[in-house]
Amino acid sequence: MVGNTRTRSDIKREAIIQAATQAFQEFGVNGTSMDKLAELANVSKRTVYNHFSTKEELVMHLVTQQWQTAILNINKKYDATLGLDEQLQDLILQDIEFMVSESHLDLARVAIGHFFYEPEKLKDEVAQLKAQETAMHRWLKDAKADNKLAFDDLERVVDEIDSLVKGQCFWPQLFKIEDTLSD
Amino acid sequence: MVGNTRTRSDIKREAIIQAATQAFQEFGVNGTSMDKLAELANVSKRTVYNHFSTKEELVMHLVTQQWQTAILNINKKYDATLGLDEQLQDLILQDIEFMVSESHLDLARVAIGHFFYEPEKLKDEVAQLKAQETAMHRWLKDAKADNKLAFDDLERVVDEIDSLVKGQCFWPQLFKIEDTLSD
DNA sequence: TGAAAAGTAAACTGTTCGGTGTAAAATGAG
DNA sequence: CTCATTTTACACCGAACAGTTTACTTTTCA
Repeated sequence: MVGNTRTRSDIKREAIIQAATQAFQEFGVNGTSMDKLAELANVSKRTVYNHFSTKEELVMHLVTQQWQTAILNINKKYDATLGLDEQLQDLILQDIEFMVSESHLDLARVAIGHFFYEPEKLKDEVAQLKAQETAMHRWLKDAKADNKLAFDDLERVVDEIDSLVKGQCFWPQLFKIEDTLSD
Repeated sequence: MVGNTRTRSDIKREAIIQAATQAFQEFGVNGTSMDKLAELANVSKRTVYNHFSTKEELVMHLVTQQWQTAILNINKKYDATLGLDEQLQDLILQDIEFMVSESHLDLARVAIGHFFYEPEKLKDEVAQLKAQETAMHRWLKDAKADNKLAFDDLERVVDEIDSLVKGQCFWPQLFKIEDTLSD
């Protein structure tokens, strides 16, 4: 069995969400009219409005929903028995992989494109994103507790690593200035 | 005499550009209708279209024009008689000051907001922006030639410094997540 | 001074788009 | 089978907006 979705209503809802996700990523929120969206979802426009009373509501649903599921990706724990370099490299690599994944970039593009002139809402969303980045926090803290690393300001170290990663792997990709990576 | 602008035509043109700059920064390109713009400029809508036959043309004019004038800002040269640290700090500080200036941020916001779903055009513009960043290039090259600094890959060093600066001073400001700075 | 160039106000065109109303048809639970 | 819920098709509304047309006035400059 592929679809666990029960009622017809749920199936339609799923189709709407799926189509919206794809369309928003491809054309942007403003570039996707509700008529177009309904057509892509093989659903009547009225049905879209039965599930989401407003375009804004649909957008917010998508962004928060995807954000949350995406967050469950990074997990490495500090391990006193392994080499520092190796572990850090692993951690950063995982970070990069997540950062650079199409789904993350697509999502980020949708969110940023949509919230560009609504900084208040964006701020709230970013607060949630920050929660995901604490894998690095935890690792650094554990390594310091283990007396294998020394630094004063945890936040700053995290921010600096983050800047290096994002500067190379996130922002340029976000704007499609450069393509994929290897390294 | 305040205005050196000669003909009435030039005055009107100036008013249009001035109003557009401000309005685009404040409301975004999509948030600024040509009617609104004309009113802000105290100019008839038709006059706007006499000077810029299309909204797109006006946007492009603004972006490229401001970009070019903004580029003339960073100038420090390497000086063998001064301390390395001090010079580098100066250079980076100047970089930051430029990066963080309201005019640069406003411009970047307009450009990115406008080009968000037209990566091709954005790419072209970014190429021009890159030209501005060579002050750091030159300084590093001169310092290396003077045997005061050692590194293999110039591009990478520049990129890393750039990432650190932008990660702290540019991207967060761009999205108005954080406010001004001091340090 | 007089004709060309530029500006103006206002109505208008054409289109896109978010959202609604409605009546008929499909679906599903009891 | 039946009744309530959903879906559908489609017409419609109203607003926004890029760009045009027109009829008229002002500025420029030769």
